[in-house]
Amino acid sequence: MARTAGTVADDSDFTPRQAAVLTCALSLLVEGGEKGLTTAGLARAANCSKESLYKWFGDRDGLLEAVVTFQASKVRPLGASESALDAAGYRRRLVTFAHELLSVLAGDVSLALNRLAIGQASRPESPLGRLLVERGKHSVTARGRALLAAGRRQRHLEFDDATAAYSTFYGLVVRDVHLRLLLGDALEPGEDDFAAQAEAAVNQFCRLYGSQRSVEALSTS
Amino acid sequence: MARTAGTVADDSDFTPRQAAVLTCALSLLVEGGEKGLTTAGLARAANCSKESLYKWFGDRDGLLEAVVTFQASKVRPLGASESALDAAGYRRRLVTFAHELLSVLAGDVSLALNRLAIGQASRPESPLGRLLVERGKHSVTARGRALLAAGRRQRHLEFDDATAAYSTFYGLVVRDVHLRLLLGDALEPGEDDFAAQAEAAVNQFCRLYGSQRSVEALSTS
DNA sequence: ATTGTTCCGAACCGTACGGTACGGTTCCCT
DNA sequence: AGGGAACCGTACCGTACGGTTCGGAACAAT
Repeated sequence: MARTAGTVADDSDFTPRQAAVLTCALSLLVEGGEKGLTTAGLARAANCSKESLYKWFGDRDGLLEAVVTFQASKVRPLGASESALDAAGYRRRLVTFAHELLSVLAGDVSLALNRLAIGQASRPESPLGRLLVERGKHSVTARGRALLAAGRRQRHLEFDDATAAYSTFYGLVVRDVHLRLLLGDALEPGEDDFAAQAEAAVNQFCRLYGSQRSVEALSTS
Repeated sequence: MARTAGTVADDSDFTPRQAAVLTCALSLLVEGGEKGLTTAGLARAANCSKESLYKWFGDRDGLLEAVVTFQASKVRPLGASESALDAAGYRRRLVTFAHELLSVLAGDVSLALNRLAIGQASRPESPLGRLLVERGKHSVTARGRALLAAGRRQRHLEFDDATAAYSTFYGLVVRDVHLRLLLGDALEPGEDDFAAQAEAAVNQFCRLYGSQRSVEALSTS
């Protein structure tokens, strides 16, 4: 199933050829949804044979799983600097994070993959949804929680439960935008200005969880 | 397509027989998702013939559309009392609304229908997602906005844009719970206590949008 | 009783897809 | 140069589903 290379892990246990095929599968998935990705169609579009697909990925479910993990492996780049910041600087970090979150969720591949996982949610034996959640969502969630925890450590925020605080943060930022995008609904004018949306959400979040110090700093800035 | 009855509208242009079949289709859809609803399967489960299905609904898309509108026609009952309330009473109304919102979104049929609409979102010619949004989501959204507007009229809340305020309310209440349920993810212990979640969300919402009066009333209660 | 309507049950067709098998080609390794 | 592995392209098979057609049963109207 997976090839063991001499190197530790280049991309994520995928041959360059396989990566190319999976990229092609992703683009097929973006246009046309799940039924847009057929084994024959992928073989034709990627100039490979169905036999290779089945040799590499086992069956169609394996292919879907590979697509998800492949995409998730590319979301790795993160680990932004953990440097100490003043209140305004930390606020800007929050806004940036919120903006990134919205941009990622609104991305084509993210939407396609989420639609795919949701479509597979009916049969519980295929843990595609859980896979997507664990490999994609959890990483950004962990990053967000770490960011909030850092804010608490530096006395910019005050809360007991980091998980609950991040949940509130997520709700304020995302609202029903993700769901409506998943449904194919078009965003209202103004709603697509993610920078402004992120700014407003962080404003509200700081009013809920900001420490006294940070609030003062905000009012004096 | 639709039969015109002497009465204005019993359920919603659906014969009792058709309603029974659609109910059956709904239950088929709940278990098994979209591919769980086949014409042959529905005919077998509902003790009717495929011929009748095609006579009534045209084709499969018509059937799906009928299922959505049929379910939406049952969500009508609402129009809760618009009576004036004191701060604590209005707060309770908010909590009740939030609780209802969570319960509805977590319901089996709601999840199944949303999954269906999301699965159909790839092909834009089938306006199933928009249909679901307009007939289902908009009604509860309108109800929520009206509730918030009433709160402002009675000086319990303060805001400029009712739409934005409701959007915040929705985000605080629902967070990522809906999406995770759609993905088949299980709720953490405590997260499934919708009453407590609604209470907490309304707390936060009032800290953001509550008027001075209502905040005082809350602290003295 | 006869006629007509409605609808069930089942058989049928075409298509599309998942999965497999096979011949031919390229490329690497020895 | 020779051998073998990987791989492409294609043809093929079985199945499942959407959609159509047909015979016959139940039932209402006349």
